[in-house]
Amino acid sequence: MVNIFANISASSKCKLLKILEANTYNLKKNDNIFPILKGEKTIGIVLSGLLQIVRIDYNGNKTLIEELEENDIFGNMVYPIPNREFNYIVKEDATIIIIDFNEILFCTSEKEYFTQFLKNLVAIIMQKLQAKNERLEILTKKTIRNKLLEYFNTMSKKHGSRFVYLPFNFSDLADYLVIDRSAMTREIKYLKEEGFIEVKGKRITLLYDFK
Amino acid sequence: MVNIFANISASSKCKLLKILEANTYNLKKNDNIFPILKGEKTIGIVLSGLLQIVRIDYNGNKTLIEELEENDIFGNMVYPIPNREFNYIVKEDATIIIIDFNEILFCTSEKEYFTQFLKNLVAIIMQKLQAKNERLEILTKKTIRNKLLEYFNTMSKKHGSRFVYLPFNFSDLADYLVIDRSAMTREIKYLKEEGFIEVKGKRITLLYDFK
DNA sequence: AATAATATGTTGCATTTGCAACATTTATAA
DNA sequence: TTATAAATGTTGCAAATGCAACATATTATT
Repeated sequence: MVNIFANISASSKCKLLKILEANTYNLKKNDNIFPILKGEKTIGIVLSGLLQIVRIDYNGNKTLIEELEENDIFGNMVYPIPNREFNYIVKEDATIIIIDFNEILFCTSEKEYFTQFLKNLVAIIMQKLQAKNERLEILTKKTIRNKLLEYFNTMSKKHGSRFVYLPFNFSDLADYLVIDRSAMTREIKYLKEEGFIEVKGKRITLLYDFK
Repeated sequence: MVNIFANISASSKCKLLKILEANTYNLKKNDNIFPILKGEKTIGIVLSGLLQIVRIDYNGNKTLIEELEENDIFGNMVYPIPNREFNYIVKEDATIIIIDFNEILFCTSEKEYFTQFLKNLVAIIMQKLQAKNERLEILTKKTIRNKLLEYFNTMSKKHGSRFVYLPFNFSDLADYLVIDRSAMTREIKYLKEEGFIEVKGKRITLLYDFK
């Protein structure tokens, strides 16, 4: 993933953060960062560490919305209307910066490092957009089988191989596809029986023509 | 929606398009723009007119993925891996520009209009990202009822009113929510009977506490 | 105004899926 | 190693949903 400060020198980075009135925060594991995200138009950038965005519904059930790693961006511009349902959890000590989005849009600096920052930002958001599109593409499939196959196809195309290595366990995969875990296991069994796939731990082999 | 050329003068716009080696295309209704989108990293910007992105599955069923209006962006960076399933349809005579994405990322111009272009681009992509997130938020709801309520809530919060005006007909709403139309009608009937909503044409009134 | 086309409403029924409950396996910690 | 927790596999059953077929209403076209 692109670094938000790629091709920006350390000294320029300092100036940039000052211009944009960016606030840097060092977060300890289990901190709650919600209070930091005041305005509706703030974006956060993860410089290091690991955060999670989770939703806790009225039943108290947690759902992992997304994991935020180094260089990820987040905030109310990136996630919908702020409400109590969303929580940001610090999983590993992290450093983040918070910027008022309007500071970016209305910044009149013509310094090279500001332009570079914008280009980096564009690249990062584009990547995020693509990831969202992939997930949407999957979720617009109606059956469990089609969701699974769409997921496998995407992964397989991405790496240009008929071997798909799951980046998470089957429980989390079910969450990602928004389907019941046991129903998913059942469908995977059928796919195996019908000779579509082969499963060995987290490695799935596509036996059909996946191109 | 933000105009990609907002705060850029006509003459600067010309120079900008030259610098980025942008190609302008005037499209007639029913043109197929697929051949224009050669590279994997090109983005298109709709200057005027109306396009549709549709998927045609192996059964020949069309699904509307998105409508692209003035100032919308599209392209393989914005939509997943290019494959035969996607089609771009020109619904109304349109003017679009196509830019190689790398021309943007590696452009070294420090002109004010280039910086402004980047800022506009950031704003547009952010908006798109938010729209995607909203849809994802809806599609991660498991039942028809919850999808509907999530949709109504989002719309209602967006306009700060308990009245929701559907931007499309019920058929298309069902498509958007990825549910069967008749099943949706049934659920809406239940919601009416249980006193959650009131429906009058395309105006839906939320009778519960939607805050 | 008459006709055609499209959108909406309704219902029975088959299928899919979620849910719950439990067995078994694998990973983690004491 | 043993104990404990977490992940995975299995199954019956109820509930939700899609599908098909049709009726009615609304909108567009001639």
